[in-house]
Amino acid sequence: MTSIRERNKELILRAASEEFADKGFAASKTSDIAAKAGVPKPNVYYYFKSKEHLYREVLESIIEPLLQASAPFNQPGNPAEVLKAYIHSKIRISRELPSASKVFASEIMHGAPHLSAEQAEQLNAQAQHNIACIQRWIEQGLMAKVDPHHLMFSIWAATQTYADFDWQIATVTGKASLDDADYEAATQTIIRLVIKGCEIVENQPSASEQVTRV
Amino acid sequence: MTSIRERNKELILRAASEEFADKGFAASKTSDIAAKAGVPKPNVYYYFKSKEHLYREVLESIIEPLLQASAPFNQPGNPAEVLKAYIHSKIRISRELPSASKVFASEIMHGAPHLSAEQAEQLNAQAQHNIACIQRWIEQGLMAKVDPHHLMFSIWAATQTYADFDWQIATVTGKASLDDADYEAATQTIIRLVIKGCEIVENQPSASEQVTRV
DNA sequence: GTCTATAAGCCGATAGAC
DNA sequence: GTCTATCGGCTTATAGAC
Repeated sequence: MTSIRERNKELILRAASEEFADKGFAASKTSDIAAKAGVPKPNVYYYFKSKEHLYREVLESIIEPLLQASAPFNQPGNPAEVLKAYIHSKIRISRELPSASKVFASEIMHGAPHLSAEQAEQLNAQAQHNIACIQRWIEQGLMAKVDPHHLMFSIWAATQTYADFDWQIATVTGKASLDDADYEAATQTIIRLVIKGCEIVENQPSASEQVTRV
Repeated sequence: MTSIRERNKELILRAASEEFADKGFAASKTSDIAAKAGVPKPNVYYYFKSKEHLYREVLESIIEPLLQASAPFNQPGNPAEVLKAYIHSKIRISRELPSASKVFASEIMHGAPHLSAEQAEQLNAQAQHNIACIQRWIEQGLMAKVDPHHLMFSIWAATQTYADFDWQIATVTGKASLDDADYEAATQTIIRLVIKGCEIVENQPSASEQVTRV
């Protein structure tokens, strides 16, 4: 059931997401968020305790998708499969949740002052897991010795940039917004840099099968 | 000669740079900038017309270094040499001008509302030049067919991330700040992804010499 | 649950003494 | 050129009628 309450909260969250992404937390006005959501300003405060609480909910909305993007690392798979699926997921998030992505990026850029310790820990734990996974591939000889930390930083940056720096992308490509083919080209470019850069041989058996053969 | 005027302007600019990088334009208070610079607040207004003028000067201070980083593309050189030098320069900027880099990133993220048309055009023209240069290398068979736009986006993102998302880098690596060896590892990782990802053969003659041989 | 009308406080900017 | 003291506007947040 979609109550009025849920519908209004959703409208306000969506408007807030765009507004915070556009202007940043401090420069965003609750009156503008209310206007964009099509509700009077006091209603924003009726549904959300404060501007900061509203911001926190927007921020929280992106944590789950970000953790989900690492799913390929949590299943057995060979490096090529896992990394390709991961890059796909990250690009998809940049495309489908651009506002929340920007809010997250801005939050991190300013030292994550609103991120709860628990959220930071969840994200960090997943990052450590992914890095350990890459380290294992290197030890198993499935890829070249590429620093796993810096590899992850490059993948994050290269995929996030399509949400965070969309203005730059639009200016340089001369396109107001990217289409399916552009996102596919972006994905394939990043995949290529990673796969060839790490000298990963494709169509190998998955890591778990690999282990049984050792 | 270093007049008191120049010294004070410099102190205020440095403080403003850090403050804007830390909190963003809207959340930064001129009183905090004054305090950080060690001058009374009205002096900030004596040297700079307004908070916005101060911000514009900080922003301007990073434009020249950013354009300079593309110098390798403006001289003859083969792909490996040019791209390596470029990545080196970009990482160096992230390391040596982290605050101004963040201010620039934040500005771009919010659609570059304070960037003058002239500045935007300068940066875009240089980007177009670099992309055309890469396109020529592809046509000359010096590197694989990798979409030049997306290649540039990946290089920008991967190098900028060390300034913009330093909190994330610090959290994941567990180091408060990176040392020489870390920056060297970062640079080499990005260079590797680019050189091998684009299948660039090293130690080839430079592009200009290449032309004479055709 | 909804909205008008207003309070409260913060911050950019400056007047004016030194 | 420097700084104290203060103004004025803007924005968050709420009281209270409907």
